[in-house]
Amino acid sequence: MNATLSVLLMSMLNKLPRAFYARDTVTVAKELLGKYLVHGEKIARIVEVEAYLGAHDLACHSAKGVTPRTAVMYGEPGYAYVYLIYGMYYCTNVVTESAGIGSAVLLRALEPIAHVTARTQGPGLLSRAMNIDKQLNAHDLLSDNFYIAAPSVEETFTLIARPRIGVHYAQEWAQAPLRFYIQGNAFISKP
DNA sequence: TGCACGATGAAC
DNA sequence: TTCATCGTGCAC
Repeated sequence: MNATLSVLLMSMLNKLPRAFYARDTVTVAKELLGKYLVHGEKIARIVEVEAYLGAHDLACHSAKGVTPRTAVMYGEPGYAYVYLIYGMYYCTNVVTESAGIGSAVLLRALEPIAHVTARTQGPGLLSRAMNIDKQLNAHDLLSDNFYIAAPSVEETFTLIARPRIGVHYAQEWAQAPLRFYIQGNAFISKP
């Protein structure tokens, strides 16, 4: 993709306002599907997410209360929560609702749109492909170089809800259908 | 100060 | 099923 085309594509994106994130986490999670994640010149479509509801959700990091790590989740909506998992991958989340709740949406899979060549199926791979690491933790998603936007024309799709991945330790919360993805999309992390 | 354990991904 | 690899949270 050449530079002119990139500029044209970027001009067709409408950056999501703070109010988009300052709502019920499940609503935000579902509505993030089909939106475009932009970091520098890299652009990719969000096709799979998971909702983490806050302190009462045992699968959520914020269930441990306010710690140096979870402080971002307990802050204002529309900021990125990026953390290292298994010592080698970063996971990218967006903070939702209002300060004090501790809720966020984990990005689990993306469909490459522009300047993204590495694999994007799974939270660790997509973070690597989009050049997202701990430097971007607590970064404002209403900034100029790192944000989420709505395309001028959104494709329609069927939304699927399933239990979240890798949260077996969370007792009854492990079964809650809080993973959402676009049915039939080729970039979903797990069938 | 030490240690068990991941919101993963890849190899076997 | 096992392993790479390290920050976090909590026990001591």
